Amino acid sequence: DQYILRVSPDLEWHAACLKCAECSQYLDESCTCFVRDGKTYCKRDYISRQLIPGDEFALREDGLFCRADHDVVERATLGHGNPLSPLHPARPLQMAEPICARQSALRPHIHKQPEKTTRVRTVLNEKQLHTLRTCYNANPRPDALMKEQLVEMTGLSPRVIRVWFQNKRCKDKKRSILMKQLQQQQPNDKTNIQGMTGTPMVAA
Amino acid sequence: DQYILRVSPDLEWHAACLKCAECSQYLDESCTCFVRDGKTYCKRDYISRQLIPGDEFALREDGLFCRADHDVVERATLGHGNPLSPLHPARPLQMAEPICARQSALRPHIHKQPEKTTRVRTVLNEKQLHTLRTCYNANPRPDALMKEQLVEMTGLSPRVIRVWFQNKRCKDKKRSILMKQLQQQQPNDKTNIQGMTGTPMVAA
DNA sequence: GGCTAATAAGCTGTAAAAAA
DNA sequence: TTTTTTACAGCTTATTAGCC
Repeated sequence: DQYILRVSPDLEWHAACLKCAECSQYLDESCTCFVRDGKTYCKRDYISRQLIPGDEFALREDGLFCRADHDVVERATLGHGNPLSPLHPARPLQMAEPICARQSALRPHIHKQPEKTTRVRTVLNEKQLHTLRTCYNANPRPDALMKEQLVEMTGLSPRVIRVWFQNKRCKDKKRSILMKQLQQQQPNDKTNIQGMTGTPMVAA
Repeated sequence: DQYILRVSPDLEWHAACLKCAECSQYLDESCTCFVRDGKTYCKRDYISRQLIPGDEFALREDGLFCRADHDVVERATLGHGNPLSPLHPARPLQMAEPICARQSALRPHIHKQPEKTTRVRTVLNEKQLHTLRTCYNANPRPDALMKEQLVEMTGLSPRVIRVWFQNKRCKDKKRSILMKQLQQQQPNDKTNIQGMTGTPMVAA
């Protein structure tokens, strides 16, 4: 999908390209995007870069979260009774730009920062593939809960999981159709058929 | 100032009108606005309404914050090492709408009534479906107490339970009518009828 | 170049909403 | 409540494009 995320009035991103520079999680309108030195961060990593261990920080009465040097890091979203203290007077705000709306689909856009329109291709490692294949062999059509567990086990996104199963089913189906055709044509030539399957595992 | 805040694609607010229904603080693009039952909340109050004391809640590895019943409350913005635990598998996301950009100044506005086009579709997993079907077969019209038990067993909301039974009864009725029609046309061809049950529903 | 992850178009089943 | 309508999650299939 071709959503556009407006990070600031003059900076727009492809939804598929806007990630945290630290943890690579995708950023969307459900979270806040912080910008610093041309890089984008999720709040967690932005803050962790801001806060030096040993720093004092505080939740001010007006609900702003500060460092010892009094820069405001973020509007506090912590609950009442948060133990952070003491209260500091703060210097002028330096809020990073929050992320903005999904404007519209299919709007032409250019990344004004790292010039890349390349498609992101996930490379699955052996362990992840093994997990997915094992699950697939047991059940090629896992329900949402099952997929959710796979997300946790593999560390992949739900989308990647879904697409992998889609492709796998399709691939398997094609292969089994091809196999049938070959068997009909040459019902006795097993060598040929084995040579055909570059990969094992036919299932179904 | 006449800023417009877009809470969701179809919901815009005067900046001067958009406050948390609980604590009355103004909400703007520096924070996340949550919508529920037509009211707007700041994150703190939205969460505090969601979390019942004694609930278990958790920060999942993928950065989503969950309740014991596995509803995702928000994308977690808590720091690493947060003591919340344990990790839960989560049901499909039900993210509240985040607040979005200051669109432009001096735009005419009307407060549209919230939650117009954002329909959240629950996806039931196999276990939940099994529970519901078993109950349905025993009694397609469960009373309130029965439904209450289903709520506990499935972790679904009462509303979802009710709607599921409504739809299921209707679906079954349609199917049985169709079956009768088919039987009248071909009173002796049982094979055909059995084959029919697997095929899609009438639609129009 | 082969394999396959990602995208996209079109379709299906059904949860949710609206109407009756 | 029942019935109809709407909208969305996830499917299939074909195509495109990134790594090895």
